[in-house]
Amino acid sequence: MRWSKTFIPTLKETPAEAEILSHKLLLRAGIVRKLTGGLYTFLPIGLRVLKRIEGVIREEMNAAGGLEVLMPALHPPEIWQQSGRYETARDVLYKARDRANKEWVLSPTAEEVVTTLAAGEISSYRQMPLNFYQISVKFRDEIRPRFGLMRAKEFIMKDAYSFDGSDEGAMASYQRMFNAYQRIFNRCGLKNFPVEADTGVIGGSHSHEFMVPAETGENDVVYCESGKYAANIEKATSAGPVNPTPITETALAPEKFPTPGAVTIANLVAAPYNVPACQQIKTLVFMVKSAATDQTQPVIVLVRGDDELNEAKFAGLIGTTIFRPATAEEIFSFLGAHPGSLGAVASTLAAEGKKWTVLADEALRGGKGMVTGANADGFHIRHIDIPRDIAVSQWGDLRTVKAGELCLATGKPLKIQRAIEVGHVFKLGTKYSEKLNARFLDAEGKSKPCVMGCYGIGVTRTLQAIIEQCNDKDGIIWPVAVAPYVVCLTPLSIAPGSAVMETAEKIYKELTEAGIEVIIDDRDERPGVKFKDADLIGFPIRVGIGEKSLSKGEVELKPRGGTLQLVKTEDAVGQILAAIKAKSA
RNA sequence: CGGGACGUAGCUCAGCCUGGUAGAGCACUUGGUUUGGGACCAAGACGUCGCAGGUUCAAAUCCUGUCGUCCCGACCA
Repeated sequence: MRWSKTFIPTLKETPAEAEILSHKLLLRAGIVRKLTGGLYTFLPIGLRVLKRIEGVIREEMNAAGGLEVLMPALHPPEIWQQSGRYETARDVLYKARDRANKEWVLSPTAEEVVTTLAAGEISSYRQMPLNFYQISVKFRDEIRPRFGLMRAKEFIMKDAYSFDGSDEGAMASYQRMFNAYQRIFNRCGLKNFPVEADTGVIGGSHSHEFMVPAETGENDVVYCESGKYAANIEKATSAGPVNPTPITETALAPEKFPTPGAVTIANLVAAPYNVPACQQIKTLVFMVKSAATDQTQPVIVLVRGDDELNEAKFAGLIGTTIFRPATAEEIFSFLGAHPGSLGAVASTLAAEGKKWTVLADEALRGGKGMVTGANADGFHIRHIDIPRDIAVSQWGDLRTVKAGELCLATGKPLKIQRAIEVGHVFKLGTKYSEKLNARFLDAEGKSKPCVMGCYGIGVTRTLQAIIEQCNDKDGIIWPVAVAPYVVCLTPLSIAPGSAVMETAEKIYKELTEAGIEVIIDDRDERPGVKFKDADLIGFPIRVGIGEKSLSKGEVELKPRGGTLQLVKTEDAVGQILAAIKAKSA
């Protein structure tokens, strides 16, 4: 490609819209331009990178037995109603209406469509395993698009779906995808690691997210330095809080005491109360919609004062994601007190004359001498003996792990790292196949639902994650595998027929014939401009051809981020190919 | 959805507080000089100051509303 014939609008200054480095570089290097919040146009350079990432994904997916298909982006809402996600995923669904005023759903993912396909096509165990995948645009009504391509309303996703006749088969399919994902992200030049992920209401232990460590990520990953444990914080467990919950027998009866104006954990930690946070019980109230009865019921959740409720774990325990925090008004009508003075002590709850569902975190088990709200504004209760005074309906792991707590596998302190989620593999089981009737006959002639798995890669997000990880002060440093062009030739004068230009053209021709993607900077620009642009865009290899070195029969080979090397003109192509090979390793 | 900040030339921003002829740098056009890490000189072109109301003799500037962008939060009492 000739630079003068393509379109690479680099920017010297950073547009005000970008906050994080990768987003700034996306714009400065002429990779994307924003149409509006969360929607971007890929310019020629950006599209080339995107296609190369897709190429890596295709190769590995095909090698792992994936079959590429292309499913509609417009879905009939009926299949979403059938799976139940018309309700549960309601918030992220974009909807459109046709001229007959019929509603359509814009695809945020395709379990419903692919399962409908399977329902019609798969009838025998002999047809499986099957793994369909596609690379296509997805739509999600994100609550807040941000960071350029990281969280957008529209993005490109590779989504794959496996169908097996047995659990063992499904696990093998899962493992094949897991392995393929490791190869894909490694080939993209990304430092990445799989972590155990929350499986939400579907349950089961088989879900991993592929994370790219980055401070700008939106996920917290809990990990053990031994490498034996890593999990999304939504799922992570530990040996428990560093400081234990008090369990000393006091034998004192619960005692209500005035705490005017004290409505936070911190208020009670402070003088004159001086109650350590680990000795307090935090009382939360949620409105939960029961799947069985369709009724919305309040649920009381207890965690230790210095702990945070983990919503994903809570959802897992109650078996639904349809819940919300109760409003202050609701809470007052239920408990007769405002947030900040709530408690689940049996005697004060009984006074309200209702039967309550009380979920409590394991860290509270056995706690004695605890303090919590009295369900009366301005009062708390002390000397609480949890086994004696609180009627817990169900215990569970509800707290969020903190850095420094001990790893259950190794006993070493856990660490927490921010990360970008670029891929997710998930064993679905039969949730969708049952609801959408994807059944087959097994070897005994028995009808069974297909056992499914789903596997996603955020392609556009991966592109930005690579930039976030591969850069220096001068710009992007593309890994060879995904670079828009692998070699940038920089003739320092472009006079037709000049030795400089002739040499550049010759190298250009030979590299192109060798199958290398080359761009030649044939713009009538000063050398500084060409160097800066090449560095900013991040071509892996730059070759400078100027009169100075050419007079000595040499050209300059400069790997991006490496050191400049003079090579004989006649050896140039061979040296460039060797440099590419070295960089690809 | 709540809070905050910001909307002035293609881009980065000043001007607004204290109302009175619309500004700079970069980019762009033309000419000249330059030519190995984002050149210099000269001349030019480019704006309904986000939009709509209001106050005023007069609004980029003050007030109200609205739209957009970005940031933080959206249970953690």
